[in-house]
Amino acid sequence: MNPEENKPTDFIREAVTEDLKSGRFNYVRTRLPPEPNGYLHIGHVKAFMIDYLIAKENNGELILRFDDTNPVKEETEYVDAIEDDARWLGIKWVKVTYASDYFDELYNWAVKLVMKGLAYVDDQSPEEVSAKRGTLTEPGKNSPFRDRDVEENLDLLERMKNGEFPDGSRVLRAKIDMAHPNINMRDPVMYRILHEPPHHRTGDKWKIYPMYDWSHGQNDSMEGITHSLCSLEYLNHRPLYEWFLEQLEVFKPRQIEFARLNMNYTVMSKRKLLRLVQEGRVQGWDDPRMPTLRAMRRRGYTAEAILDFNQRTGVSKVATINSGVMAEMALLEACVREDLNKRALRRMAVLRPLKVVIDNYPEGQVEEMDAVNNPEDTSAGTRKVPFSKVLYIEQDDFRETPPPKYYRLFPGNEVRLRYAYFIKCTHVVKNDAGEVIEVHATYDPSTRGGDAPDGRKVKSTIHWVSAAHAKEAEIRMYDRLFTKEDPEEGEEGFLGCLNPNSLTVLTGYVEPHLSAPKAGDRFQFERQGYFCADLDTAPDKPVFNLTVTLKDTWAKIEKRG
RNA sequence: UGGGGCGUGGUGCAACGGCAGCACACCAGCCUUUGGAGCUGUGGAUCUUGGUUCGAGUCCAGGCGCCCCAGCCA
Repeated sequence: MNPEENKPTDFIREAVTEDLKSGRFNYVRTRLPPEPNGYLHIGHVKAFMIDYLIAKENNGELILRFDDTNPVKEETEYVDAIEDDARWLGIKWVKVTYASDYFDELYNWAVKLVMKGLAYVDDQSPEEVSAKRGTLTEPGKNSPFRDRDVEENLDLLERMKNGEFPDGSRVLRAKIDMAHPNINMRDPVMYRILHEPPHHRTGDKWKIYPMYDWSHGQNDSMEGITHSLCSLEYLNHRPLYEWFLEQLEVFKPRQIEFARLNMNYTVMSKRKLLRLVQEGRVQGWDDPRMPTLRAMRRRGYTAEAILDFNQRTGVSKVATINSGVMAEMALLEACVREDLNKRALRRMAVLRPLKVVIDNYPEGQVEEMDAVNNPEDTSAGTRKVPFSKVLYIEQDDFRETPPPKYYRLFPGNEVRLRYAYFIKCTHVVKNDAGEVIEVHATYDPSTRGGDAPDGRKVKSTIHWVSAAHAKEAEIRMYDRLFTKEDPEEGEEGFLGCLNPNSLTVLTGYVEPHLSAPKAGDRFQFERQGYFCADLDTAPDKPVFNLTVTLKDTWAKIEKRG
């Protein structure tokens, strides 16, 4: 295939190409501007990859710049985690910077605007500022302090910086237009006073901190960023972004906005994710049910699958919800399945065990059966799996009275035990409650390996483990965190539709080759799904996380009835 | 409501005035020592009304719908 034809194109890439062609810029430099106030989630991947790939495709550079303008919310802990997650995705940057690196220079730029008569110190209270901003339909009112002279503004700004005034007593505002139809242009705040807490990098040096709008574009300019790519909610801020750079008479990057990525059955807002953690609804930021990269990693997702998902969801300006699109979890799952299908070793594990006794199999005999490690990859080779008289099979693979189209094990039916023998169910043993606790069967010695010399066929192949050789394992089954496609919608809020069954902990039996996994090892448990050894796995107790189930055609048939 | 953005199958993206296509999902079938994987096929979309044009998803005008903005958050 011609790689040229395959190259992804979208309105941003077209604009960048056009800017290079027209000479607006003669190089490409993008920036990744995470705020270190939470962990990265699947929605961030889109912005990260757009910034990274567009720089890369144009032989340009990417700068990782932490947007740390608000010490109240930001912590170093998050900086390290964000870098780690971004590296895991394969993103490379030329350097790491911080908005706080530019606090001095930015302050000088503010002084410049004050001297041009384009910024002023406002002594109004936050409430007054808010009240006079106007509404969507009514213009705002000028502050009584709007026309202070330059000298007074300079003096006051200097004293704000020196910490002479309490929090909230004054702000520096750009002098634009209180009647502007775009509310962002109604004399936006540039600096606010904040004595506490100390900034994670600058400590207590600063008593004033810049607002996003005052910091971001100016930092872009200082770093020579050509394309400042951001999500759709900043569209309304672009006039302000451009106004500052215009008045400052400095290098002007181009801001381009795109739709954010939301996903059904989960939430992306950092505030909401933080609540899930703080209220103990999940066990932490890396709880495998979370949409954070750390959680998905722990759950067994590969970076390749996530990148593939990102590529398949594309780039656009469509905003149907929350300034973006709502992608389907099903697509993400299809991406991991596709990736793991090619690379995961197959193993047999019984999640909900049911004992099977093969009455005509010699007591004490053990055979080593040859099993294929990965039918999609012959280089993965084969392994030996022990077989004996007493086995465990999946409870789901036996029915005393089978429903229509069920062709697994039931009294009188013959099935194949994968890589072993045909067995036929003869009778069952029940407990006092009437539950089947033991299934009895006979095997056909001539079917060793799984084929009958007489050519007879069985409709079903089921997996098993030898009871005497099995290892007990903890298996954590995950389901979607929320029961509604859009948990944010509706009266009761996102906490009102948490899925009570999002985690089910099982004690199952796994084959010997699964008895000592390393955390992070991924396998396909045959006929069930992809699993990943958890961080909690220990030498004496393997722990596995369900990454994603296999497609389950039978479950679909049964559900339909 | 003022301003801005956006409307293509269920979802996400293509089609750059010339036969509306791809992926996932869905449905049917084939195959199968994973009811996995793979393969084949079916159904289903241009918000609406007018206009321009030989020809409109694409251009123009009106309408409708959805998203974003009234933090000293980013």
